[in-house]
Amino acid sequence: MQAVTIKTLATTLNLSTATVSKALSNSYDISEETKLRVRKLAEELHYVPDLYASSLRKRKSKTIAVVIPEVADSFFSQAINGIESVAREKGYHVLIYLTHESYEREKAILNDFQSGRVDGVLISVTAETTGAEHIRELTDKDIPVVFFDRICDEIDTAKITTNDYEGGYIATKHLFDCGCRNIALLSVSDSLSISNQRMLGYMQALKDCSLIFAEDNIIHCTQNELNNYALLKKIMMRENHPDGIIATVEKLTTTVYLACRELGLQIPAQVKIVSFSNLQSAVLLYPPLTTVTQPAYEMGNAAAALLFKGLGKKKFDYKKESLIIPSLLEIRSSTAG
Amino acid sequence: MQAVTIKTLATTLNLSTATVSKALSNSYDISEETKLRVRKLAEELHYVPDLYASSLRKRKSKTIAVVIPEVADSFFSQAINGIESVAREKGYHVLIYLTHESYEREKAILNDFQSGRVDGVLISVTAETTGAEHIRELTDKDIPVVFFDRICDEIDTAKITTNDYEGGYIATKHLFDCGCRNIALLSVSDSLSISNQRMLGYMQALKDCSLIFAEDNIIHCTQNELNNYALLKKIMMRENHPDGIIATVEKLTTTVYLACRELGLQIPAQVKIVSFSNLQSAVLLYPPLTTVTQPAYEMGNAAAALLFKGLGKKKFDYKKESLIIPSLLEIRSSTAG
DNA sequence: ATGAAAGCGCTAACAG
DNA sequence: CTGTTAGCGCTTTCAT
Repeated sequence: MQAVTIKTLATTLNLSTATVSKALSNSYDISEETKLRVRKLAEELHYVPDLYASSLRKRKSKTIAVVIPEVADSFFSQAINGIESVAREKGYHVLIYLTHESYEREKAILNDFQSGRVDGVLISVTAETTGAEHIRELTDKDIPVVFFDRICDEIDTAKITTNDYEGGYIATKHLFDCGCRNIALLSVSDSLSISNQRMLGYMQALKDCSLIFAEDNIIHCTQNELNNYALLKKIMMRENHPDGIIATVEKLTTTVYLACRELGLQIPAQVKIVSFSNLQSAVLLYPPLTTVTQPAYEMGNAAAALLFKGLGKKKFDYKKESLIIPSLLEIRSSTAG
Repeated sequence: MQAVTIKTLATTLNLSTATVSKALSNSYDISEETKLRVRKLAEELHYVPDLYASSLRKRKSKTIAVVIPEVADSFFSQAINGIESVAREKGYHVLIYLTHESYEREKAILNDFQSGRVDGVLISVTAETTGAEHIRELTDKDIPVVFFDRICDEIDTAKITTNDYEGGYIATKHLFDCGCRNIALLSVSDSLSISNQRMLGYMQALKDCSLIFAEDNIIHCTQNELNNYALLKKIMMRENHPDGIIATVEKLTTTVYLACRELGLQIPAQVKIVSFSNLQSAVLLYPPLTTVTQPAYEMGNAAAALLFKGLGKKKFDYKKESLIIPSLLEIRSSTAG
């Protein structure tokens, strides 16, 4: 079966391909009558324009890339939801790339975009991303990049974040108010923007509460779940174990809960726990988990909307459009006084 | 800044674009020496081939589409993980489309693929999909379609599923073994393949356990969470309320748990619950949830691998490559005897 | 082993 | 208002 192209339409209607093309794009200098004839036939023959021909010619693809560490994570899956919904509305297509927290992989993925494969990029960097050259190479080629959640400070472009500093502060303050005096923070990276901000908020709160900051209350977790589990158990077995724990990423929640359960430590009686998490099931956990809930959907939505806003314009100053959408502390039993 | 194309390479190396193109694709009739020179320069200049030009010429795009109802669902997000990992390995790109369980949306999305935008499609249909014309239009144009999880019987192509019938059977049998004699099934659709299979398994198990099938023990839930919540509460307030519940989709778990909690019904003492679910946090719920866990990652992986296997070949009989990957009953406290 | 030329399907400039 | 022409960047005969 031969595909139906503009040429098919043109010849059967005794028009030139140019006219058909213009008619389809609803150009002003085509008569209404012709437009109707063209559209009618196109409809009948199920004409669908060839995206690749059109992209090659117009040098844009109506496609954006979303680059994230994981998809099986409620923050990112909700964010994708937000992104897809705007994309659909604007007629854009969404390519998905997972870095699995690998910097190398992130670089390889972004390198692909140099070809003009996508009109823009939404990215949340890995926990291992230390440089920003791979991103600068894109912005240098005028491929717009919008960060969401996990950003790179070095790059001067739009960033959609949540108030991580305040989140860290509030979580800590909340634990203090519930009676904790020995609060640990679980971190996954030293380079990650969100980790740092949350930690800074934590430290400030400690200070404001006149608590002493102890270096070994910052627990450096890794990507390896078993290691984290062992590490946590070791820490919780100390006679002076923390009486409050802040998990700065969602995936550590399970680990903490299980470690405490294994050791017979009661939550919240002996340890209270707050997680930065978007788990829908937080309320169903035992005990229900106090969370700092990020506006995941909204962040994805805002990032995509911003990207598209700029894609229309000739010159658009992305830097000026950064946005901070606040998180919400949702208090549940895991921190009950 | 001007993009670096094959022409750039050709002129600086005093070669023709044809030679460069062949060198880059490692053609047999180019000398090793030339290949090396070309590759070296390409590397230096960060040459990335223009996907659109190449796709237009070759009539294939190294891109596949994944069409699913939701992404904020652990089954689908794990499946995407499985898909992306094969895609990456094979050098394919992954476009993501969410139907949000809307048949209309699904049709609109698939219609777009007629243009040859993607080389193949992986799909899990909506709960509302009743026809299959939109899918047949693709297969008729030789755009391969592989179903995973939620299939359409009408279309004769590859299908990667799990043993839903057995899942329904085993879940029911398990509840019976735990003492339940009045088992309800929560369903979201009558047309959905997985719902039907699970229900058939349920009915067979009832029969084998000499339990009477009661029409009103099939609870028809909707996409509206509040309605479901109200419906469940109404049912659980009946004096003869079910003593066992099977949730055939993950999202109903929260609803059931909350409804029981609200009514003060003890799980598992007064009601036992099994969910078809891939929730990582099942073990952390209160009480820990017995699940029929689907091999989500593996199914995505298998579906993608199969698609790619066929994309290489001239003639490939997708129908013959269907695969059923078994689910696993994971027994936890929500069904404790 | 290399190159010239044609063309994938579409759109933009320019004529008429 | 419509048509002619050229070309986006790449691949593929077919010559040489």
